[in-house]
Amino acid sequence: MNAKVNKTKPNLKKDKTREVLLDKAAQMFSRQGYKSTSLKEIAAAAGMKAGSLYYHFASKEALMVEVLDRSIQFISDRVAEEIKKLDDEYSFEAGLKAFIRGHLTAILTHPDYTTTTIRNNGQLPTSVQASAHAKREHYEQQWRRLMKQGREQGVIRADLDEHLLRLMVLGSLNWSSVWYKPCGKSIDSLVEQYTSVFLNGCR
Amino acid sequence: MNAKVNKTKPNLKKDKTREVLLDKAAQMFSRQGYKSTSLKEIAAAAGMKAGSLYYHFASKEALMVEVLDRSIQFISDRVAEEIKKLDDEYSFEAGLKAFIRGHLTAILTHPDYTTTTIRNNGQLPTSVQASAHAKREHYEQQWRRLMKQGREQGVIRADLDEHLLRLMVLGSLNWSSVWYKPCGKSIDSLVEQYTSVFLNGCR
DNA sequence: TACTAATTCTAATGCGAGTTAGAATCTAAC
DNA sequence: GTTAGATTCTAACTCGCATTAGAATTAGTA
Repeated sequence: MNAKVNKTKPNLKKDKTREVLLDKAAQMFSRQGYKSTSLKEIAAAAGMKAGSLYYHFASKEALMVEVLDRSIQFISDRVAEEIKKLDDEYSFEAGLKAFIRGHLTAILTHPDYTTTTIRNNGQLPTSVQASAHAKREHYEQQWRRLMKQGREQGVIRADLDEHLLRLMVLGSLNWSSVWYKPCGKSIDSLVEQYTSVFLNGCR
Repeated sequence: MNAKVNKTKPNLKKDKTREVLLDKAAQMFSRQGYKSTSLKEIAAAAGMKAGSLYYHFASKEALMVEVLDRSIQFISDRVAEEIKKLDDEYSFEAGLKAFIRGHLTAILTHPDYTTTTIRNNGQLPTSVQASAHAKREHYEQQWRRLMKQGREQGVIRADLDEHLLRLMVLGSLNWSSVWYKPCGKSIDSLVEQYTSVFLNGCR
């Protein structure tokens, strides 16, 4: 009857299948889209029946919300990790490269989660969309700060709109999830070219 | 009973509502996605009932196929138009700008059709997807030729992968349909910045 | 006005979806 | 081995969807 014991042990098993469920859901949502994916398919991929999902998630929407949350979290964490490797007073050039490396690595190594975000942007129930918007906004705020730094350091030339520049970079990065196949070029070589083209492009 | 008379006049009316139906369908498909859009909604937007759609289109899939066809056609035509304005022996710089202007104009002035292509990429019935793939392939071939020209003219420096460069440009262009609002910057100013950044970026 | 073809509507069918309640099974502690 | 709780299954229910056949309506022609 010890409360501590009741909380630690049983949660492990439950969390494990939650994890599997989320992974499979992300996989199918990213490939087929939210509406086209049935709970029956997701459950089957995790080795159970559709009704059993409701022991772990309140609804299909709730499941999607968590997938989207994790998706943005993956990217955000990965970028933060790259930034931490830099000095405290890093240059715009180094910062941009870190952002690109983090964003691209997250997108291409967790394609299921991140592609779900990108693909289903705009075609979700509004409640789901609102929940995802806040977190994405926070992440994009970091990109805005980076661009401001580039402007202040004089690396971004005066005639360029830095907001549009941010959208250009994010656009071409995000689009990679549409065509990227792990068998092709290495992520590192992609990072090099993205960084090089955009750095040369903006000064 | 003259066959000619029977063919010319009545088609006008029929084609007119077909047009409306396609427009409304493109609108809803682009906003909500293929699966999330019901024929009832499309029909209602065109002022009729769901069943009546089947007088004009064989199925929901057939309707989507035509929307996708038009979508790619819009872009392809618009780009061809810009190319035609150039000299026969145009430079890579001029060609790139024409491609960017054509692609961007098509995407942003017919957002319904083109966004449908982009958004629903990958979450459609395979038969629909196969049909769209051929036409898109032909259009991308033109981009490949442009890149090859840039390489041969020495504008694209040696260390850059021209295939990846093409994907970068197309990615950032296509992504604009996600965020662009007609009330913001003019399309022309976008064209200037895209061209400038990528031209400086690749040499 | 009457006839004919074109166009739309009505009503029904069948299917698969998300969801739910309660029964069945599994797990672990005593 | 028994018991209690956690986890999954079964079987239903409701709903909206795409699709269809035939009736109803419209519009043009003679």
